[in-house]
Amino acid sequence: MGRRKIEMKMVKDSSSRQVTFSKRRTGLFKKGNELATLCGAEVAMVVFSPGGKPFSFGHPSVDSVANRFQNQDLEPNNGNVGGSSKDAKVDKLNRQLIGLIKQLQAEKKRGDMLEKAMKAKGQPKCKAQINELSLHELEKLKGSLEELRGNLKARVSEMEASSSLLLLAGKETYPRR
Amino acid sequence: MGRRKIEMKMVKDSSSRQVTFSKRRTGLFKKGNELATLCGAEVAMVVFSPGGKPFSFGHPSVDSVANRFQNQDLEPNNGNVGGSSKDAKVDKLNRQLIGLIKQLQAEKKRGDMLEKAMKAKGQPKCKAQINELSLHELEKLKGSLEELRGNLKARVSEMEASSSLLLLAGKETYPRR
DNA sequence: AACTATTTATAAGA
DNA sequence: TTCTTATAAATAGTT
Repeated sequence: MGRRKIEMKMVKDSSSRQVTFSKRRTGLFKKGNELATLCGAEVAMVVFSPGGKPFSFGHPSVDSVANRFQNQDLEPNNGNVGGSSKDAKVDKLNRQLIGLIKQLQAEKKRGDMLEKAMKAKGQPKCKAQINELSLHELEKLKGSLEELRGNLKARVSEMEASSSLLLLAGKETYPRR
Repeated sequence: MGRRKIEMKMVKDSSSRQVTFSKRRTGLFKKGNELATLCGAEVAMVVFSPGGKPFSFGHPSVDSVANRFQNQDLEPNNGNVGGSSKDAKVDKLNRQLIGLIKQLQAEKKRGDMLEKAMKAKGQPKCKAQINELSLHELEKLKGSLEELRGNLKARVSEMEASSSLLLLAGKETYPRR
């Protein structure tokens, strides 16, 4: 590309790597913006530079697109009663819950780091306080989540049983979008 | 661009808009991949087509980058004791919690839609069952989250008080990365 | 999906 | 970082 074609391998010199990153990040975000403008698409991009700095672009916003992505087939009901759409939904719910649990784990790790930092600082009392509180709460929350997940599973069985009955009673189909 | 320059406005004809989307999405993801390869950057991209279909690219994965983005200044401790870094951390924690609550709200909305779908189907008993269970659990969870958030706020005050004392006791500085 | 005339992106250099 | 420029890459319109 450009003045010379380059190999598609990691740029060795860290200084030129940083330059390449800056230029290409600019180009990438510009392209993302064009895609959104020309096509009315929603776009979210997050990039970490080789130095670990975060950059992001979003249209309408990173958050809104991320949220839509996470909650994907939450949309209308576009399957039929007895089909696999229900299973898909439950899978999705489960995935969302797993996501929440992951976030909680990340938060817990964060708490550990905070604790470590305080410990290094040499203020044992304060740090202990912080962790007892936060970890306890996090555990509690995680417990709630797991309980919720268990309930969901149970509910799936009920739903499947009900839908079998529905199928016997006669099938209607939902209009597709 | 290309054979002709085009205006940077929404492509009117929906059919060509879809074609443009496909081509440009491919190009965008390719660029993202190149950025990751050349620079060792982490990249996550999510795009919704004009028709609402989701597409994503991630290196190493959308999830890992999203997670890193969400938990940004979770890294080591790179501020000093009495400075604003602690406030920043607490802000971050709070933002994460707000994020969790948002997700829960999204999930609740999803539950509403499921309910609506079941209602349309005309199986009042089954639907009611589903919602009583899920909404109840979600409310409970949300309550836990809000409680956790309250505790965090209280902890912030404690931390601030402690750090004031630390400042008086003498300040050490953590090595910066 | 393939083609190709052009525009756009960008590597190297300043 | 910003600019310049030669050249590679992307792509709009067409088939």
